[in-house]
Amino acid sequence: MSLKHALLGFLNYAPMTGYELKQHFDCSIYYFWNAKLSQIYPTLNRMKEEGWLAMEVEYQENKPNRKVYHITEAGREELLRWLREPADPSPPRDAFLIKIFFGGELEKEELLAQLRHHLALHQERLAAYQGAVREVVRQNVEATGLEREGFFWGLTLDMGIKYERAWIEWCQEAIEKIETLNDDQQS
Amino acid sequence: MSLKHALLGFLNYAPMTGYELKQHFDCSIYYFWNAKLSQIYPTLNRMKEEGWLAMEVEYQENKPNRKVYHITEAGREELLRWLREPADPSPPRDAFLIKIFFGGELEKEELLAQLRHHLALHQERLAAYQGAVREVVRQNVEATGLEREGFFWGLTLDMGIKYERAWIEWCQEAIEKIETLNDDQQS
DNA sequence: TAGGTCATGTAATAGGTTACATGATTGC
DNA sequence: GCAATCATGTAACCTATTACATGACCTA
Repeated sequence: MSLKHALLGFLNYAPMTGYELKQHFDCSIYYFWNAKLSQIYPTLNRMKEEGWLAMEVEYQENKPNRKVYHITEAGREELLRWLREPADPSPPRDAFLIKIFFGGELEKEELLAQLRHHLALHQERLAAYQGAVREVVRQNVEATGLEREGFFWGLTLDMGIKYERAWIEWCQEAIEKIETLNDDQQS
Repeated sequence: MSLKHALLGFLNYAPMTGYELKQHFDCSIYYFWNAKLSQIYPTLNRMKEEGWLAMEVEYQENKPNRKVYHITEAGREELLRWLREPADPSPPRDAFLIKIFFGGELEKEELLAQLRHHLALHQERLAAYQGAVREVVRQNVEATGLEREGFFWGLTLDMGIKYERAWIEWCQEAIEKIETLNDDQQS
C-alpha cells in the first residue's frame, strides 16, 4: 500500500501523531495523494503491529492525549526497500473523461458547461501551485533546513503544474472544437 | 460508481456480453479507466437488479453460453442523469510521485534509473496513442458510422496524449536536474 | 451560541485486485 | 502438447469513503 509508505516517509522526517500526519498530507502532497483520518488511524496501528513504528502516549491536560509515532529501524528499511522497488505509472481513473467519451448523448451547451467548470477548477489549482503552494514548500525548506529534500518536494510540484497546464490546454481546445461543432450532425 | 456508467455507455451503443464489454474497455478507454472481468460480472448483475439492464441467454454449441445485456429505458435515463451531473476532477493517486517526494533518501543513480524507466514507458504510450490507438478510433468510426461519437472518442485520446507528453517533459527535466545535482549536499 | 481546532477512533459500505475454477475449441 | 480464445463466475482480501461518536477549549 502506498499510504503506508507515505506515512513512513513523513515519520522518517520526525515523530508525529496521526492528526499531524494528516496535516502534512493536506498541505504538501494532497495534489497526488491523500487520505482521511479514519483511514490513517487504523493504518498506523497495523504498521505498529508490523514493527515499522513505535508509539508513545503524551498525556495532555484539557486536550485529548497525543499518540506520537516514530519510525523504527525495520520501518526505515521497509521505506528504503519500497523507494528502490521499480514502479510503473499508476493506472489512471478519470471519471470526467468517461463523461466526455460518451458526450455524444449530451447537447453542446451541457457539454460546454461541464468543460468550463472543469477549466475553471484547473486554472484555480494551477494558480495555487504556482503561488501559495510553491511558497509553502519554500517555507518548509527554510524551517527544516532540508535543502536536498526540498529539491524533491519542488520536483513533484513541477509535475503538478504540468498536469494542470495539460488539462487547461485540453479544456480550452475542447471548448473551441465543440463550439464550432455542427449540431445537425446526428448519428 | 463510474464503472456502472461506463458499462451503461457502451451498452447504450449496442447489446453485449460482459466479456465483450471488457474488450471495449481494453481497446478504447483503458487509458483512463479499466476493470477486471471479476468486477464486471457482479456489477452487471447488480445493474440488472436495479432495472438498468435486461439480459437474455444465448445458447451456443461447443462454446460457453453468452449472457447478452441490453440497456433499459431506466438505464438510459440513469446514464443521461449521470452525464449531466457536474463532476469535479478526480482526486489523483500517484504512487510514483510519493517515491520522488521522498527521493532524498536514495542515491542519484537509483533515482535516475527510476526516472529513465518511467520515461521509457511514457514514450511507448505516447507512440501507441499517436499511432495504433488513433487508428483503432478511426476504424471504429468507420465500422459503426458514429461520426459524432467518434469526435468525442478522439477528444479523450487528445487528453491522453497531452498527459503522456507532460510526463515525458517532466521526466526529461527531472533527469537533467538530478544529473547536475551536487551529491555532497547532505541534509 | 455556533463553529472551528485538537485528537482519538469504530462500523458499515463501496470499489477494486488476486487467486481459483470450469471446459471446449483453435492455432502454433 | 501448450497456450490462447471464448465465456462464465466465486471468495478472500485490500483499499478507501461515509457516517457516527466523544469532549474540551477558543474565537467571532
